[in-house]
Amino acid sequence: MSSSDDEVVLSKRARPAKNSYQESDEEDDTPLADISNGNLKEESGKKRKSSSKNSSKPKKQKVKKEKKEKKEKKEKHKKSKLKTEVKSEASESLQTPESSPIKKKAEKEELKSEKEEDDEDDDKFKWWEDDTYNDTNINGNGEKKWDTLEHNGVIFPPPYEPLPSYVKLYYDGKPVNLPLEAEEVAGFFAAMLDSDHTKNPVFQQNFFKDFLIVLKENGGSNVEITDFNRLDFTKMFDYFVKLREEKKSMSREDKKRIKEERDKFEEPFKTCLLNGRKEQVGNYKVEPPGLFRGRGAHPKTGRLKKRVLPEDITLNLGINVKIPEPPQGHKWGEIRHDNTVAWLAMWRENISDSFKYVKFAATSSIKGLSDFKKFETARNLKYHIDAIRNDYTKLLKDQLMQNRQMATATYLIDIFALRAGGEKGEDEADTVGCCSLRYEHVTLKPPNKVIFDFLGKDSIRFYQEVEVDKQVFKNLRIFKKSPKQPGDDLFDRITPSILNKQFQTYMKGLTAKVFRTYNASKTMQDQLDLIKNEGTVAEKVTKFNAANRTVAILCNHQRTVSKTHSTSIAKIQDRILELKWQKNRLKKIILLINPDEKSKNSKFFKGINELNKTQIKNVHKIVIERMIDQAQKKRLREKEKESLTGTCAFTDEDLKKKLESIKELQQEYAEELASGDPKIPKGASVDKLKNQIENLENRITNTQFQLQDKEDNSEVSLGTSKLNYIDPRLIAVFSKKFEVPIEKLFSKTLREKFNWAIESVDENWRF
DNA sequence: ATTTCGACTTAGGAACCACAGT
DNA sequence: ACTGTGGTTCCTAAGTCGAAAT
Repeated sequence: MSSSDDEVVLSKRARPAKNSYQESDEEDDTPLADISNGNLKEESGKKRKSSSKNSSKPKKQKVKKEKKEKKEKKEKHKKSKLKTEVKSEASESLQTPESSPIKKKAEKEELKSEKEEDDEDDDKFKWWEDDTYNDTNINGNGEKKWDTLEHNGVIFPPPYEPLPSYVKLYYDGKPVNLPLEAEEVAGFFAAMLDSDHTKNPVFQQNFFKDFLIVLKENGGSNVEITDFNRLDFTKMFDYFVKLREEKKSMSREDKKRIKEERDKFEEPFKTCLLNGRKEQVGNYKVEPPGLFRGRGAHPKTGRLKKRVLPEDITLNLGINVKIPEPPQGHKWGEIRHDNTVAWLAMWRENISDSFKYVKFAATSSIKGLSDFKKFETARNLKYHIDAIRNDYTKLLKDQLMQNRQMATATYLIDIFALRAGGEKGEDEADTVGCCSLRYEHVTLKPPNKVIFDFLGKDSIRFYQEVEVDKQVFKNLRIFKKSPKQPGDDLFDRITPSILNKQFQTYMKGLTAKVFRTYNASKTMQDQLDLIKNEGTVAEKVTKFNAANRTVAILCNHQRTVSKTHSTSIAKIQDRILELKWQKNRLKKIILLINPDEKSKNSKFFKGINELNKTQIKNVHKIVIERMIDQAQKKRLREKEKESLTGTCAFTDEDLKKKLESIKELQQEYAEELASGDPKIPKGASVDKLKNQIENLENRITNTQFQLQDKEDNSEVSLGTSKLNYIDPRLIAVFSKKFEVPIEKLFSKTLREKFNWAIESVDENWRF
């Protein structure tokens, strides 16, 4: 969604401003003295004020420049900490995860597990069957993530390919001669001229600023460029479109050959050697340069994302392994041997000055194990959730403001699956989570209705009108009480880190995000429990998807409705109408053949006139148009064949005849519409017709079902919860118990990622 | 105590691909 | 055989959270 869209949404939003109803607090919601602190929080009210007007945000004006120096200092420290300590750390720590990892099959492994010698290399290593992964510290909870690591570095994007000299950027209609570096940047913009990014003024201006910088740095151009709006990228755009098309229309063989060559080249980068075993690497390609596509109203959207050079890259690998060759004429930025981390390479990115990592693939043992641990932690929450809910319910009335806020926030995180919501900077999109909710994001409707309306992660809107616990309602009212006003934090005495610290007192590893995982998986299990083991596989899959959907809705996983959505819905509706028309028409024919049928089974003929004349007329039109269209297309195809082979199965003459017969049919339909009675086709019999009708009825229900599903799914994204939140063992169990092939529930990559779950789980497993 | 950093998970959209329906 | 279409994979942005730095 473009930023201008966001603005629309924002302005549409209800601005609570002043709540009309009067506060009539009873004991429970008397405002609380802030015992906690002697109000060092006084200034919290000013925090974000900004929004638009009166800002003067003094807040975190930290001097950004000094960063560089710090950085350098730190590198030194890092170096020294390497391997020596690893050994010692390794042996201690390790409390082992709560419920012991999958033990099944452990016996069988006994013989070979000793030292886990042989089974490497055959790239089917099953960490979940390996005892050493249960209670040793290989990628354990301690520091050490690996013993040895060897890889071939990373793939860099191809160098810039200059435009042919006849393709230019224009300014005031004049061709501009650009230095290559600037041409590349202009090309980034031109190439995406058909996306809405390039229509966003923030994107345009950010791009333009960086473009001018690059232009100046590289000697400028023949034309003085000062105004973005006088630039014309269309010639460049057209050229890119042409390139795209050429690529698309390449012959099948050429495409295949190119793909094979590429695969061969990439092969060495796709895998690495982790503890002597071959493992997949995830993103082995360095991100190419381009224009930053921030989501939502990101202040930096459109900025130039610079090309990453080998000199920018830090490689991480084992101490005694071969260091991959850097590209010709280049050197690696740094070589590290840090086995406390799980990345192979890293670089600093210039938009927000943060790191990008080359990591293992989701199928790797390292990722698999940490995924497994994530779910075990979430699963462990079931033993504590009652106590936690009990406590926060009580603490909702606590005298200490901080405790009340903590309890209220926990309630929101637990019940509505909100994210923690850390502070964000001025140079990022304004999005919030629980702890960063502001006055204007929550509207209160007595007695206990709350409307949440804010932009969450990825600027996805969270809008819910809900009823909440009485005391939660009272608390929210207190948190909004004057002098608070729009722009102020609701939860001004807590942060995610305070919350998380509290959570840890209940359970090791418990943080705000664990609630999302727990509630998602718990919901999935409950939903799956409701499904009866009956019907076809397809039906069970549909029900499974419906369960998946409730989870996605819980987590607010959305997707923007596709541009073609409404037309494709309309198409399906048309098809349903057409099927109904056919069905009713056949019924009418039955009655024409044998009027007695009606008294025999009046129910059967009940909806026979469900379509009105306009609808029928419309169906007629669609049917006729489609026939004409098909005939003409057929002729076109044959024409081509004719020009090649000289023979032709469908001549212009044939087409003409065909069109005439369609005309006749059209005429018939018109008469039928007037009289209400169709013509009886030759050879029709009541039995045959009934058969056809049954067929149609099936198709109608199927299509209607399909339509419903599509509608329901149009703005819900099921994938995210399946990938990140639903314990895959739940799905594996469902597959087994309900005899639904796992292929119907997990795509190939998901099956690989969750192989540990699929292979280890037994039918009675519960989350 | 608070802020920043570093490493990792979570997220939606674009690009790509396989396949059903004509 | 062709072509939309929907599902899958790729891409990388945007979160979370513990630890280090101040």
